[in-house]
Amino acid sequence: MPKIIAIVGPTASGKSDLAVEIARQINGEIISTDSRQIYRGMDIGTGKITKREMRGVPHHLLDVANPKRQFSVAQYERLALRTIQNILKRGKVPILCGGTGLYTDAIISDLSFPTVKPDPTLRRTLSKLSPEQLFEQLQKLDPVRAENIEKTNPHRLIRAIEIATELGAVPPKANPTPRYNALMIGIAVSREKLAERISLRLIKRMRSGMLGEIKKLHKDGLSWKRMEELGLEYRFLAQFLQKKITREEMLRDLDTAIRHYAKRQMVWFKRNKTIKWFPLEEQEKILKEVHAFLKQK
RNA sequence: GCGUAGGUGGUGGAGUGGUCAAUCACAAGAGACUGUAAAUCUCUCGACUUCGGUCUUCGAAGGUUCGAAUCCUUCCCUACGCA
Repeated sequence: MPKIIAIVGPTASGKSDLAVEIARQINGEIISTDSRQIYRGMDIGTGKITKREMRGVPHHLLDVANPKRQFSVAQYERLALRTIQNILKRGKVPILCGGTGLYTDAIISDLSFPTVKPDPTLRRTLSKLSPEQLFEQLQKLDPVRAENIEKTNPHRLIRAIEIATELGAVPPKANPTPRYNALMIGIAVSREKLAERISLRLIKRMRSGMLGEIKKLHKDGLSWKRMEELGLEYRFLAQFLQKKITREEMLRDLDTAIRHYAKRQMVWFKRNKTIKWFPLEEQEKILKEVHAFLKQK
């Protein structure tokens, strides 16, 4: 199995810079595992790395999608696998870096997502229904899946109905099969420290024209509704620009929303016992770990 | 100083004589997740607990009542209005 390195951690933990440093030392190329940085035009709000910050290291899967259209894990998986093949062919080391746990996992292991494509029309129709109604529908279509799905989660219910409509039933969850020999490195930051970094970063982003970025996206045709769907900075700044909330509310609520997000990320990562955690300051140790990993047979 | 409206859990804010440890929202904490994942969803959340319960609360002190967060009196505090 080819070797691959993954840098994970909550938002604002300092992954990007570390990944660049590692890439420079081991002749690597970076693949972003971030579900929002794939979109063009979403730069400041996603904290997308700049050309200058890349320091010559190739970065992949940034700006590969139009934010107007919904992107999916499966699309991401396809693009990423192809990219990794190419990097390996060039004799370089692929380094995954990003905060979307599901995306990272979908590369490292084959999660075998059901092959049913999203059906926008069906989704639009279903989105008008209440969770109870959705659940009833699913029960009729696929009683087995209905048995252990969250009755109150509209997204999941809709997807399950989508799959069941096409396949007759939702296939049982397959065991993930690894595709790569992966070294997973997590950046550990204390809760307090992370909260501080998040707040400072938010102020910085506001100062560097994040509102302008959102205005431009909207001017270029990205609907407020879609913007709010995109979450965090895009959601709250869009609400502010529509005058749904005040500036103070925006700043305060966004700050806590980002912290909540970081918490959810950590819940996801903590499940994965193969991740090796290091404080950001211990770069030397991390690099040692990486070199040792690459030397292994 | 006078008038008015208030003082309930970490916060906002219900409750206005009995079934109130206190609807609800937020914050906080713990989780779920298989083609929307920065999304979506769940649980806990006064104190103590052998997890079945136990105990103490509604600015303070008195009082009325079988019974008060809810009614009365005084005091303290806050907001607005008048001085």
